This record gives sequence, structure tokens and C-alpha cells, in this order.
Amino acid sequence: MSEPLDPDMFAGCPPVTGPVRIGDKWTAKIIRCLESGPRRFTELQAPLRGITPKVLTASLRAMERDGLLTRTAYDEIPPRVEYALTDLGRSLIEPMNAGCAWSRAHLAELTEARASWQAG
Amino acid sequence: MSEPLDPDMFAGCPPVTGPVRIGDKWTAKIIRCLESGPRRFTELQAPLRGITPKVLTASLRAMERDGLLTRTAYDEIPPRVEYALTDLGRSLIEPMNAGCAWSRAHLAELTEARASWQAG
DNA sequence: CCGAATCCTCCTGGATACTG
DNA sequence: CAGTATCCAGGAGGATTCGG
Repeated sequence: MSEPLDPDMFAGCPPVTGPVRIGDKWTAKIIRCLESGPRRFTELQAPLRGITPKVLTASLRAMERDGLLTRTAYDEIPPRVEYALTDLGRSLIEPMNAGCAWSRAHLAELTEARASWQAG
Repeated sequence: MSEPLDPDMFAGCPPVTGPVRIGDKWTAKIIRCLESGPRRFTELQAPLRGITPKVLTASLRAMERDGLLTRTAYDEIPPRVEYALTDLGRSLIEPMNAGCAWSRAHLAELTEARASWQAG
């Protein structure tokens, strides 16, 4: 439930996920990272391959605003902040999986079409 | 199969469809327009509420490049061009419907969360 | 450790006008 | 009818630096 995230968990994902997109550039990956339990800011940074703090903060704030996740700050030293999915955020996993299923089934065709267009 | 498109067919759709997005801004709507059969350039412009020719052309070209639709030009006067979905394009309808289902079920929660954030 | 502040660049999408 | 050509504004995403 709280094993460390694999820094390479998105290594197999193509740079462009295809036509099906959830939220902005990072939303879907953040949801995947939180699927197995709450995570800290720095934990999220690792698998998200060099995302800058500003962009990660912006994405998390937007998702919090939309009720997709909650932010909990513990008043400790050193500071600790945890992000966790809400039920609403978790409900996005279903359409996300539909998108991933499409990609697995058809993304190769799309890539091929794009390549043969470049050739022609 | 070839009845004229309702110019208001997207009137009920909220300006922002929510977190689930297919392709770029217009891709999903274009697919909906072509679902019931091939359509001409001008036919598509009507329900897409004032999309400029340049943007519609760009979207159609991108979708043609990706193998989502075909473009057929008939050498007549006046000129006639028809756009039709490919099987690959049609395969996107399934994840699209999943996204629409999510919106119908949860978009209100998201909007509400966003509003109460603004208030707080 | 968890950000905020500032500055910058690219890309999407659009307005407007014109053409075979 | 079905586009093309040109110009332009806004916002997403990023680099870098600084603070509590």
C-alpha cells in the first residue's frame, strides 16, 4: 500500500499517450501515482521525470481545486505534506483505463499511419 | 444516414467537457459529426459554432494524418470534398463514450468543488 | 522538505482577408 | 465550395532563483 514508487513506472509509456487525454499533461500520471495510497511531494517528483516543483505544484493545486485530491500538511519539522485521491479523483481511473486500453489496441496503427504520411 | 447535421447538436455540451479529452479541442466533436456518415467541409462548420476554416482544416488534416478519417475530393464544379471516419477513427467512439459517461456522472461534483474553492 | 516568485518560450487556437 | 495566407493573443509548461 505504501511501497516506494518505481522511478521508472512510466518508462514504457510513449511520450505522447495518444488521442485520449485526462486533464492536463500530468493529471493522469499523478492519479496513477496516488492509486495505491497517499504520497508526498518529493515521492511524486521521482517517477514524473524531472517535473519542476512549480509545475507539480500547479498541477496538484488544480486537482485539489477540482476536488480530485486532498492536500494534508502536518505541522512537523521537517515539514510533511501528503496528497491523496478523493472518491471523485478515483472515479477517473475508469475512463483512464478505457483510454489506456485504446492505446494498447490501436496506438500502433496511428503511429504507422503517421509514419506513412510522412513518407508519402 | 445523411440527414443534415443539427447546428445545435453541441448546444447542451458545457464549454469545458471536463478532464477527459479526445485529441485536440475539436477532434471529439468532429468524430461525433461523422458518426452517421460522410460529411462535407461546410456541413461540419455549422455545428462547430464559428470554427474558422483554418482551424477546421488543421484539425481535419491532423486527423487524416493519424488515420482517423479519409478525405475524398471530387473533381467537380463547384468543388466537393467529403470526410469520412476510418475504422481507427470509429474505434475512438468507445473511449469517448466512457469520457462522456464520466462527465454525466461526475462533472457536477467537479464544478461544485471548483465553486466552493472560489468561495473559500 | 515543500514550495513561492520571476521570467521566458513555444504552441494552440483564433481573427481577418483573400483565392482557384 | 473549400480552402490558403498572414498576423496575433493567451496560456501551458519550463528554468532558475529564493524563502519558511
